[in-house]
Amino acid sequence: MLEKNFDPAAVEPRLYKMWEESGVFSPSDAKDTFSIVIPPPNVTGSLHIGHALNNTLQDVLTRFERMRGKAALWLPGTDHAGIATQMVVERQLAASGTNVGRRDMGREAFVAKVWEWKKESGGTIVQQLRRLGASCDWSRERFTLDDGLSAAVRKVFVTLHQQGLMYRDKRLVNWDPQFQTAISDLEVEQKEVDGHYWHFAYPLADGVTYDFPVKDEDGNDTTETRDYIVVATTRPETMLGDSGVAVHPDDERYKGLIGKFVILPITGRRIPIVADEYADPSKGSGAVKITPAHDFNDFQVGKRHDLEQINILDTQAQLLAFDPVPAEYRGMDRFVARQAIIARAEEEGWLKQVEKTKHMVPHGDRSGVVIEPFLTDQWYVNAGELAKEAIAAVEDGRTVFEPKNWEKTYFEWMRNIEPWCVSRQLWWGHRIPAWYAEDGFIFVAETEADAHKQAEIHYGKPVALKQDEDVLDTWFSSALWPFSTMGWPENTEDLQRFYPTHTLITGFDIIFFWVARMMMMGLHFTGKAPFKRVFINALVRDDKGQKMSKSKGNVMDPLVLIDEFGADALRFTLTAMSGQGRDIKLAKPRIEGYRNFSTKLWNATRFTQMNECARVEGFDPSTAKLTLSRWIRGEVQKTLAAVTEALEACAFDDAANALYKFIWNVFCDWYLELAKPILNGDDTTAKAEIRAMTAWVLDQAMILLHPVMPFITEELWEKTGHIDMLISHSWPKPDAKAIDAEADEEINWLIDLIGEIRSIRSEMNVPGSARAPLSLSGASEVTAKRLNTHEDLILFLGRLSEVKVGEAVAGSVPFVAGEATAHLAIAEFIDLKAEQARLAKGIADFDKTIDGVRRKLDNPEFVRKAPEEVIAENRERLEDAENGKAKLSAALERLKAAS
RNA sequence: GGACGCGUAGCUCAGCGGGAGAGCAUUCGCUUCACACGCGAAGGGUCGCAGGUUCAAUCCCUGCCGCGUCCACCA
Repeated sequence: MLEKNFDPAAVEPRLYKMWEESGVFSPSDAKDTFSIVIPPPNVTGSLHIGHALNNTLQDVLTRFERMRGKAALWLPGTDHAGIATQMVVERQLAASGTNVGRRDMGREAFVAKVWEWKKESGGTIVQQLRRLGASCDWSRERFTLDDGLSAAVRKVFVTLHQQGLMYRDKRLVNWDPQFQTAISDLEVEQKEVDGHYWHFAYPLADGVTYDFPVKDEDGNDTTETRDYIVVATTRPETMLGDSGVAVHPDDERYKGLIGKFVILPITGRRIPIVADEYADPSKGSGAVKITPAHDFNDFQVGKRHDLEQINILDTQAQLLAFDPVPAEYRGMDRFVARQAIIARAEEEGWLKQVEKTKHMVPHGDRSGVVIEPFLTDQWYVNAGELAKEAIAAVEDGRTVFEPKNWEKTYFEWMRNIEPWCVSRQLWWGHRIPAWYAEDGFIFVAETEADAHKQAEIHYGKPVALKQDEDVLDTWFSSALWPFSTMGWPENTEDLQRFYPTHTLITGFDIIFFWVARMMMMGLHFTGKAPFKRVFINALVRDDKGQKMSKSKGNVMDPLVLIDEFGADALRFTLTAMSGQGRDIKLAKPRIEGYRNFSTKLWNATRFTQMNECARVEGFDPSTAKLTLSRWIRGEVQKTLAAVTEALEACAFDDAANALYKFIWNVFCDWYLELAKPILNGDDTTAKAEIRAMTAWVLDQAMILLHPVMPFITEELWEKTGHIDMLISHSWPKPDAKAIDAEADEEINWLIDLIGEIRSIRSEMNVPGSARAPLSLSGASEVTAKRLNTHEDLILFLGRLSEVKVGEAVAGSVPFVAGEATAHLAIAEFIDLKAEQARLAKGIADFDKTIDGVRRKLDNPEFVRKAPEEVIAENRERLEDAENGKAKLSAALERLKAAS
């Protein structure tokens, strides 16, 4: 006999171990395959609620397809997470108090240290995934920096280089002064901050003056003669790198100044005034300073007018310690320099105005510091070229997004894609396979030996080569994940069987970072889109809709929730709330509710045990005779169809809700209740059938629930005497014939009748112990027969003393039961006034329906244009309502006559 | 500035052309022999606002209001 409650903590580890050791997580050798690659969590990570959602959904699908007999592969692994991991280890070094930093250690020692850290602490998240129940094939676990994946990275890099799609270029990049590395556009976050426009007057060179339109004291238009031009800036310190001033070619105010020069304050540099459409006459003074080396727009303007690119910053965003930075600012931090220059401008009188403003400033997503546009040599991927096929694959449906709206986001970004800067000035990552000769010539090769060979051919003799110091963007190796993890570039069996993968489940926040790039690389290197379907899962927020974050203190730790409610309850909650296209507001009571659901299933099983509902080997539910059996078999079939269809379509919430309703509201609330009189009765044939049937239904429930709640179902499966493992049990075959319309109608009639009886008892405050007789007048033959067949059930569930066909007796309460009128004889509990009110309300309700439906049917347009079945349905409704009203009205008349 | 999404019962959400639904919360009643993490019953909604299409609109279209997210940009 089962305990009263399920104790998840006691069984979860044991069951997981059993599954893992049995080898069921590895795909079978079935021909039909189903594969998913995990979005590799950062090796530094620990399981957060977003992971819990994402991996629950992957596991639900994997378990579902595995049970459907496919060779199901869920391939797990972790990402080396360049900056994040390097940060963790650097922080650890700093905290160690040895005062030995990364640079003191040197590259080799530091990287060794990171590997050491990875070995000790890097496995956290994969253990946590096990607690969630994730049925990943751990024997295939990969790491983005392991040998195979590193080889794939080199191969891709070299191939792209040969194809001219990977190149080195000097352009402005987003520079993170804290990590002292370039980062990609995607790693930049625009944040609104309070700032200022400082208006500076740059004096014109060569004694040039012009008339500038102004208002006089009375507000009239006039002009003043100026020997300077005003520019506005949010970044005064960059003026040291100015190499021009731009005005709009059509701006009348400055037309005469085009081609003239200004003398840049402080440096005294003579720089030209150029005409460029970039200058917006409506903004600021209409004239803009141009700093090509420190602003993306200015860089373009500078190129158009051949302006000098003057870099004034070092890699930490301090002003350079040498020319062209004037002596007094050398080595100064950029923000300190800003204040110093403002102070000087004020002092020297060329600060004309200070305007407060809010503006967007780029920040590094990891470091949080202000990003500096910085002129450096970096490696770039020609993403525009690779994007073409990736766009086409989604356009023609080789890959579909679910929900489909996300395709728009994908297209939007792909169609405006910029070259992808893939080099990073870090140490933890895939070192760029490029070697430099002394004269700067570059040899790109998969191995150092190859590079030397190339160099020897090039120079006609061996030369010294130096490998590129940089590593690749973490997302570069992630982009290869679906095929590199399967052994590419070798043509492995896994690659043949499981690539392309079937479904990718991930968050919308990495559509650009990851999904788009996997599409590009997958198509380019394998010729196939890496997945047939991309399911974008929701974002988990707190119960108030706030994004969870440590700083807000509103994070819900999935491991704590698992401890409290069990992994199944958390999984069911996340699945049930995974409606498409909506964020999830996660609240504890909801998880608690689904924990209660698992307890309900547990106790239903307990009940079947107490009633000796043992499985009968070879029992065929289609041979069951009782209406109740035939009905529940149909309900199982409906649930099977609903769950199967929902899971195929990634409609996870529909699947969960269908299961919940079936198990609780159908199986427990009605089937088991209706079965009780039979189980307690003395009809041994019926009892035997119901016992076998109940065991069968329970099995079906456990099978269907297993993908979402694997632990409790596996445990109950074992406790109910199965010797196989549920995880590898087969999914039932749908069979539409299992739905028995006649049984359906009969049981629904029964449910309605009992519902009415209960409702009236409750309304009339009839104590539970009171047994009353029930009679049905106007009953059809069918109804009379049903009444007879189910007498025991009606007596038991309605708490009645007698059920029969007959006329109303004095002191009875009537209600409508199909074509018949039921009379519940509870004279001693009837409050005449209340009863009159009840009947009046019932009549009013019918009237409302009658009015509404009649209005429709009286409308000739409706009768002419509405579909036949809608008209028929309304006619039926009208008839029912009129019959119902007649019954209650008669009862009301009788009541009035009697009183 | 561009794009996407959301406003339905107190809360969280489902429904998305023909009778307003669920869970939680609330109220009432239950030592009913699986389960109080339970059982039974009840109350509660002008389906954001305004137009339009339609025989029919919570559902489709347009506009507005409110909330959220992403992208781009603002010297």
